[in-house]
Amino acid sequence: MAGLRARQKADRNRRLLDAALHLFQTVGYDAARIEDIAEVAEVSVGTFYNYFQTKGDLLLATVTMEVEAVLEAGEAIVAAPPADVAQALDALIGCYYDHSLVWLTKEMWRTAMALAIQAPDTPFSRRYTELDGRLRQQVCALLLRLQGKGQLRADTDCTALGEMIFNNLNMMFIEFVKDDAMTPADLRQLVGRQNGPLAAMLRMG
Amino acid sequence: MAGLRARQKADRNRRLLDAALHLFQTVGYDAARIEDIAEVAEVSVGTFYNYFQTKGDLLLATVTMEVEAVLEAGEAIVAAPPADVAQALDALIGCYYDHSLVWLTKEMWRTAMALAIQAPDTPFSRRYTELDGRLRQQVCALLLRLQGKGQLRADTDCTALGEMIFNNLNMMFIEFVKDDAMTPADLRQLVGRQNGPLAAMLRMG
DNA sequence: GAAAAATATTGAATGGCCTCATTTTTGAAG
DNA sequence: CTTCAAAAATGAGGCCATTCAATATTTTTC
Repeated sequence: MAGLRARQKADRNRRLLDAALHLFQTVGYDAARIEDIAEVAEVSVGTFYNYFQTKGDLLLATVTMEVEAVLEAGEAIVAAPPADVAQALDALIGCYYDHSLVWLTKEMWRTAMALAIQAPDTPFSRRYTELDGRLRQQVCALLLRLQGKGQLRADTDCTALGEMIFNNLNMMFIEFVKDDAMTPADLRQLVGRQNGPLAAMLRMG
Repeated sequence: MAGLRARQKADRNRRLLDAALHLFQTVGYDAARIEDIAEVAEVSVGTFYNYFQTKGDLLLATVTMEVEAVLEAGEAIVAAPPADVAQALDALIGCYYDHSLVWLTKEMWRTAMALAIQAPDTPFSRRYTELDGRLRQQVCALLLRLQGKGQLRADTDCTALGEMIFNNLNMMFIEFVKDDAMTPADLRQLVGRQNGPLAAMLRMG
């Protein structure tokens, strides 16, 4: 039988996630009421809260998917980065930015970020922060890789500069999701300009 | 007569702000209900909304005060910075961090940041973003000043690096307000470590 | 297979931000 | 001092995320 209860549970979970993602993308996060999501998923409001602690937790699944995908794409670049520092950073960062709106809308990103900041003692926030940390480490890993290949001054503190580069790209990403008119290409160019001078100093010779 | 109406208006406005700040600081932003604030200010809930558009707008007044104070203190440092790049940055950043909890609690900061991100098309967000921009410019101004005094390589792109340094200190400030256990001194030290390697590269000779 | 226990579902009720139709107060004009 | 229009105050009501006591379904036990 494989457990009727377990099957129903998995099924409802999926229906809720599908309904939520669909509504978030079409009518928007704020406009999608729990009641609507529950109705599309053919479940009661109360049942929704047996599956998720808060409305925001529905975002978490999508954010996680998006960031995991981005991290995986980033791995490929860290493994075989362009030789030039500026180009390597641009490749990694561009990969982050270009993948950022596959599943999430800007409104969803804004909500997720706001939740992560506003309620730090929350599973949501802890998970979001953890994903952020993995991205930060990936940037540091890229610098270390370049250093290992002799494309970056040996005396560079890759952790310090990696953190700074990551925090900068992350803050610029916040500006990006705050501005509906800004495209990923715009963002990439702005950050490229900021990284340029630093990359120049980091290069060998 | 000087206008009874105008006097009453100013008076109620002040009472509302005082009541809100007091409650935010004592019971917390979330726990302070509009009804409570209105009651302390001896005003009805409806009247509150004649004076402020949202609960969050009560934060804006305090955030503005805090940031304006910080900007002024920062001016003094930009005007007469320590000779060493690292020390100059540490002085300015320390000034920001040390002043940051005079009027606002970490919870209030978190709420303000969350609101600024979540609803960018809001007077609140626009104002918050503008204050951020002025801080960013001040960091850039410090670099330019140091460069003018010959304490920083002439070929440095002060805008690019200033933005990056600011975005880093701002993101670290977000981590700070997310973590109740972190002190301003902790934060200052962490950012000092991040800035150190960069400062070393920026120094003359 | 019936009864009991465990596990889930349900939707009406709660709490808190914000709105708005109504009432009250102020100030100007006659 | 009335009268009246403009400006402001009021609080009941709407909305929506979340909770919880009652009900229903699945699983286990005998």
